Amino acid sequence: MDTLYRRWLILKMLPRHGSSITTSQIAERLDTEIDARTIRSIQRDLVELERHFPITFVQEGRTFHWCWNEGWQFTFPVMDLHTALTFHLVREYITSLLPTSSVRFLEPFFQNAEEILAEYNELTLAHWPDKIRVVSRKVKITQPSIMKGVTETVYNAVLMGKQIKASYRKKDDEAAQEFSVLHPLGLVFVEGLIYLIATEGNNLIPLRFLLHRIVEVMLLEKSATIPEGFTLQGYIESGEFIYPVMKVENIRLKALFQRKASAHLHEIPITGKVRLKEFDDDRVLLEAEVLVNRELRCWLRGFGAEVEVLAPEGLREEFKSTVERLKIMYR
Amino acid sequence: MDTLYRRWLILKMLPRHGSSITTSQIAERLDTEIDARTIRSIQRDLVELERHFPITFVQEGRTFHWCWNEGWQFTFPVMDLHTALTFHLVREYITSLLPTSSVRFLEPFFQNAEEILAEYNELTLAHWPDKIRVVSRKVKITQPSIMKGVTETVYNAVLMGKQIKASYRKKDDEAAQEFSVLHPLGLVFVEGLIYLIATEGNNLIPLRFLLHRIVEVMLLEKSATIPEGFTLQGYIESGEFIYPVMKVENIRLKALFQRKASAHLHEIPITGKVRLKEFDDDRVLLEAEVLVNRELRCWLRGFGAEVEVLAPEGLREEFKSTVERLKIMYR
DNA sequence: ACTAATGCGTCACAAAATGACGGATCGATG
DNA sequence: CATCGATCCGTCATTTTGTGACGCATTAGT
Repeated sequence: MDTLYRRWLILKMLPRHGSSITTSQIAERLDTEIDARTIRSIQRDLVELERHFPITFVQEGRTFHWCWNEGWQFTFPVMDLHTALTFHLVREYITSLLPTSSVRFLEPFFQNAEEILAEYNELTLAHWPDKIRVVSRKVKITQPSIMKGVTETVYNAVLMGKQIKASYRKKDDEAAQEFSVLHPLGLVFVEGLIYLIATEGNNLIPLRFLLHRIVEVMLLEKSATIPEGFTLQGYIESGEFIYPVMKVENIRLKALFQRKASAHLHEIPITGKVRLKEFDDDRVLLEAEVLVNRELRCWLRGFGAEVEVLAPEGLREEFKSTVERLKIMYR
Repeated sequence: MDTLYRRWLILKMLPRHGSSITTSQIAERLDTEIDARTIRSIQRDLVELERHFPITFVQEGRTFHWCWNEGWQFTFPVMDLHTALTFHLVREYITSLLPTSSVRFLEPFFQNAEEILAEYNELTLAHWPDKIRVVSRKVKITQPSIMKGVTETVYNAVLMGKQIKASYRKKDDEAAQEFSVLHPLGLVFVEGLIYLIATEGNNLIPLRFLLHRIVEVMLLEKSATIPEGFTLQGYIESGEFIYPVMKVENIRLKALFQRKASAHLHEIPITGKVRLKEFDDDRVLLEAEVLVNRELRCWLRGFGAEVEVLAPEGLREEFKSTVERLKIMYR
């Protein structure tokens, strides 16, 4: 029985397509586990495993480099219908939120899920794709594409704390600019965009780089230096970021909605504490503790004339003046 | 070597905690695969497998019911750092988009990912949680919670095409109403809400039920009847749904943005075909082929006075009249 | 009380895994 | 170009493991 377990461990050690492991590396790592056999046995194991599992090797000189076939993904326990369905839904949502280069890592899981759903479909003739739909409220956006290899390198640099060298296009139509030493500080994900926060050379001011504008990137040997006292959270909150969090304190929002608009409020509270009061004139008063930020403004403005902001006074004034400017604009 | 493969197949057959399989069922299903042994062997296999794998059995009389332990999830190949990181990001995004009862199915995967990330953290002291952040533009929403078991039952009913019996609260504060025969037609996911579309009794008009308002639900034996010609896609598009898709045809949108607002346009095109033209007066003209729907309106209105809609004429008129109404409102 | 289904212990035999050894191949080195 | 080390592969005797058959024990259902 040791044999089965050892082979299981070997399967666990095999990396996915792209990386690889040699027989002697397996032997070495197996020694640290409870279990050990001759290298010969491991060679035999791999040949045997190849018969039943989607694994292959690449021969380099005299050495074999083993890995899983591309795109394969087993899960134990095997995905049941609900899990597969959830993966299907996640895929629908996530492709517009995360860049393709990230979603790619989940592709095998999605494939796996689709297979299970397809199999179920065949078995029962239920044809579920006709029965389940995701409706998105958002304007469909298409993802800017990130150069191959950039995501991996930048991820690695951030995670391992290494310096990088990169060429970066500040605007889509501009020529790329060379940054020979960047110290990565962190990554920020905003609606399908990835920002790399980094300092350049000895300059301590953090800069922002969009990953899809990075033309080329190279991992350097040297470790990155993080400016004293820097935290990513602090940086985001400091308002340096694209959507500055203006004030962190809560305000007491009062807004009057048309009843037809208020359907959404009933169903999606803004935060935990929300009070709704209905009036006879088909309007609904919302009271809530919220953060005033760009998102809130966008959300409220999105209702157009279906909402009237009553309080706080400052926000009402802001909306008033926006209307004034709009009035002039559309005159 | 057949042994390892057979045991692998057995592991594949074991369902996750909640369901279960007996020794004889395994033997039966194993017969359909290429491989067959005595039941005695399978009994021995399971005992052996139990030594190394997180599986257990529940004894019921003389029969053993086997399944995987709760919460366990293996993946082959084992998740690498990038995949684990992607799962981490997906979790951050998805919990506000899908109801908890659905996300629960992915929990083991997320756990798995977190473990790998934690392990990596320990190994390298990189402390990645300080280096990667997801910033959401949206107003934070809290999920309405769905009663335990409701999701599963409704999913099953939809997928297997079975009738259900349910009690439903039309409004949060109202008493529940009994629906003794519902024919499920489909599920629609909208921003963290799940709608069940179903007909009641012999009535052919589809009704909408919010899953989190379903107090109790029971699967019935009888098959559901789907009204002739009904398709979920058609139903959604017909405008019967919460956000009617007003017109399906594309229009040619022209809008003038303030430069500071236009930063977002540069980065997130609305659809494939987008043209941007910059002017000297710090304004940017956007031209694009888009669908006019509620989402587009919300999105445009969200920019407040930072955008002027130029074309099509109809949309411009609409914005004009909205401004008129706002003007009166804030007077 | 009987029967069928299921699990378990044991034993002899069959099948496999193992370690040791030597030969073959290939890249690196000087 | 000879040499060395690393690696893989074939083979064989030995050890370990897996297997089927059989009988007994236990339990649910009739």
